[in-house]
Amino acid sequence: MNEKTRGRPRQYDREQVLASVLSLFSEKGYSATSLDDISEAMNMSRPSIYNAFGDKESVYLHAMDSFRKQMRRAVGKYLDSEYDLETALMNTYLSALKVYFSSRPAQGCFIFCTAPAEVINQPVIKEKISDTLVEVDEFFQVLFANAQEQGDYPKNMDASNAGKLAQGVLHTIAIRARAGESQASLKRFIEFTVPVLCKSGSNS
Amino acid sequence: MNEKTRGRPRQYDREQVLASVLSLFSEKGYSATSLDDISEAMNMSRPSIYNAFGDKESVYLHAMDSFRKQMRRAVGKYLDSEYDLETALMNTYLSALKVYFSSRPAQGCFIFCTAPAEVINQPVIKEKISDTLVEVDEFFQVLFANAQEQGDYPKNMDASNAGKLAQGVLHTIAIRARAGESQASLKRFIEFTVPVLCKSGSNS
DNA sequence: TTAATTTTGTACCAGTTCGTATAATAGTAG
DNA sequence: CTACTATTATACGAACTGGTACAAAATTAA
Repeated sequence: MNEKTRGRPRQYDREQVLASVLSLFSEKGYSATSLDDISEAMNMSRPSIYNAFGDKESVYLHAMDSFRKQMRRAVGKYLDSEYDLETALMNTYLSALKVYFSSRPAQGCFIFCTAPAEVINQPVIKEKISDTLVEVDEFFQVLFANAQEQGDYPKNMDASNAGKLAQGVLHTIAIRARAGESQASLKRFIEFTVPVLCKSGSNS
Repeated sequence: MNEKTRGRPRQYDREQVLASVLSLFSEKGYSATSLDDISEAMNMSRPSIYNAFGDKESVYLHAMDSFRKQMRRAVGKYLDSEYDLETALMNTYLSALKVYFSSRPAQGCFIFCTAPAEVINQPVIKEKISDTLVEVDEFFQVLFANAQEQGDYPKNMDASNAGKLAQGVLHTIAIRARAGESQASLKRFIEFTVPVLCKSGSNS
């Protein structure tokens, strides 16, 4: 990790500056953030940024990746089948809420709240947000499929669409958090919602 | 409406230019849209725009209002209690899909896909998106409350949170449409989802 | 030492940004 | 016809935009 390489040593820590710029993009969105803002937040000169991460769009894409990693670290464990469906869903949403409210004012989900605006004219961002949707859909689908195997969720239900609906809950709490709804209100919302998702169709 | 007033008559139609700028903002988002873009789309000179709608943020707020009107026209009728819950929800989502896919590529919901990015540094936009969330929540809440009165939805369920979940479905199809998911796929999704929303809790 | 390599800092560029000052235009009121 | 009023067109400006050329700095390899 700390191998000596030739040339002047870098003065920045990659993870750290990515966290800084992620926080900045999360606040202002892609288009409203200038390279001067970025340079100041990363504490790196403009040419250094280009050398390290490429142009502005590329920096944003790196920030998206960084955020996805953060979310995977936060909720990946709920894929383990030691959690029943209801617990896994509940814990996933609570973890998301924690991230969405981690700064003041709450900024919701970096990806779902700031990236969609750029999608039409930035094909690469569109690609990555689409990729994110697929990954999260699959995450939730696995939860439902596991529950089906263990008899906790009806087998006649479509685990794929159930997963999509579960991600939809994530989208709405992301937007609502950013728009100013309180964490307490959103917690009550997911306490209502999780049972609905879990027991749906049991009498169909 | 067509009263003669003093002064040079305006050359633009208010509704029409608002529709134009709405379409433009929907494509590029707020920050990525320049006043030159706006001027060209509205076919109005810059000073005329300022005189008619105020500064850029104010134009955007007018576009938000215009979009909300459009949506009210599209789904307001489903508040009539002649529709049962399942029909009202289904028709509402189908109407939304029609709007979200009305241009190529699909742009999803103008408000929920482009406004959240601006929320943190534009208090007025935050206010209006919050106001929109409340209005739509109330719309759906009325659907569930009506169904409760008619015995179509369990009275022990919280119509308010049910309404929020129903709006959540709107948020996720808005984002997914903009990210490139097909209309057919999203139609299958709501066909799965509507029954889940309607019969939830019936065995609790 | 000297050369090679990588990162950093300064300075700059042409193009664009939002907003406005000023004057011309096209109508009504008297 | 003359005043008055509202809208439109031209043009400008100061600040900012994303991106890069160039040279200085800091390290390793020989």
